[in-house]
Amino acid sequence: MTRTTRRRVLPTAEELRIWRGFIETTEAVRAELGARLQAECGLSPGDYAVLLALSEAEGQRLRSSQLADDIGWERSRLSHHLGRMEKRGLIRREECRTDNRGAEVVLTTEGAAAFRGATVPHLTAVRELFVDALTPEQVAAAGEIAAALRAKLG
Amino acid sequence: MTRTTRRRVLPTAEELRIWRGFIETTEAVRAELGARLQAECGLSPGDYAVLLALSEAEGQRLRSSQLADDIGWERSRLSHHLGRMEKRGLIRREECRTDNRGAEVVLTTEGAAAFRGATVPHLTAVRELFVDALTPEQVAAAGEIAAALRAKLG
DNA sequence: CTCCTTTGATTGACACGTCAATCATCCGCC
DNA sequence: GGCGGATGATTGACGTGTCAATCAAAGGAG
Repeated sequence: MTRTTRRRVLPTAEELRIWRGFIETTEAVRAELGARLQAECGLSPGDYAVLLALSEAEGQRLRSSQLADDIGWERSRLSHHLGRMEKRGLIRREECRTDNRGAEVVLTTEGAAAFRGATVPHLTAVRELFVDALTPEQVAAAGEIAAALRAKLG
Repeated sequence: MTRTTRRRVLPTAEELRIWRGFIETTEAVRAELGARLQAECGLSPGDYAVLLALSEAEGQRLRSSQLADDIGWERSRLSHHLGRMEKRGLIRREECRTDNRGAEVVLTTEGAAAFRGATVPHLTAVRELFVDALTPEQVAAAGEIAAALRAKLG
């Protein structure tokens, strides 16, 4: 009775084992991917996300808040990160003509070059560490698991 | 020809979509779990890991480097974290008798209480956000996917 | 016993993330 | 026109993570 009652609330030891392995492994994969990007291209995952969004934008420029939406970041996080990227010359900030409060983030030549140099290595690493590590069925299952977890998160 | 050649190296658009969803979702689950732990118990995931290891240790105390091994952290990371935890009274550092270089990390009464208060809410959240979000088959598949990814990481 | 390397742990500098506060501009409304 | 609340963005404080440098004690080789 105690056992069945507890099972409604707490995971079993086996479920917990799987959970730990799952969450630690996905974290390790993310870390490895980030480390390779950093080592091979000198970019952090955050840099990559920003550069990707800017590369795909009209005129390689975006309003700061639009950029934050595109990559799903809080504005203050983006602001801090842009400060660091600007120091390194990857992006530039310009005043917005149509809204004096606004800022436009512009991809610099350097930033565009850095992104171009990073994309193939990065996608190759994704293929190696994720796609090639799994069977096609497992890749599909991973997609469904993610969808189910997302649904629960709401 | 170009297409088939590229496919050996780069993920397809569909694979990339699944990858992004997968990695972003696991990150979101981790974040949600951490946020709940923080909100309900005032502990970060790092605090929880440290307190768990100390709780399970003989005499609720561990050598610093042993603790780092147990939870898989670098020593400098642990040292910084212990400094913050010590300020909050969750742990205490004592000199080691058998090795004058060494430090022993001791669980305080407060730390033990905080951990006791956190474990059920935390495990409940794991059950809700992971175990209950998935079918039993998906839980098993998650375990296999994690194992396959781990194998590729080496 | 005295070097000299290894080991245990801490520190400082910096990148990254969140939260709350700030500040200027914009815009609806009177 | 001007007031007052929304909006765009930045800032500061602090927790967290990595890397390289530091430093004392331990321990083996001569």
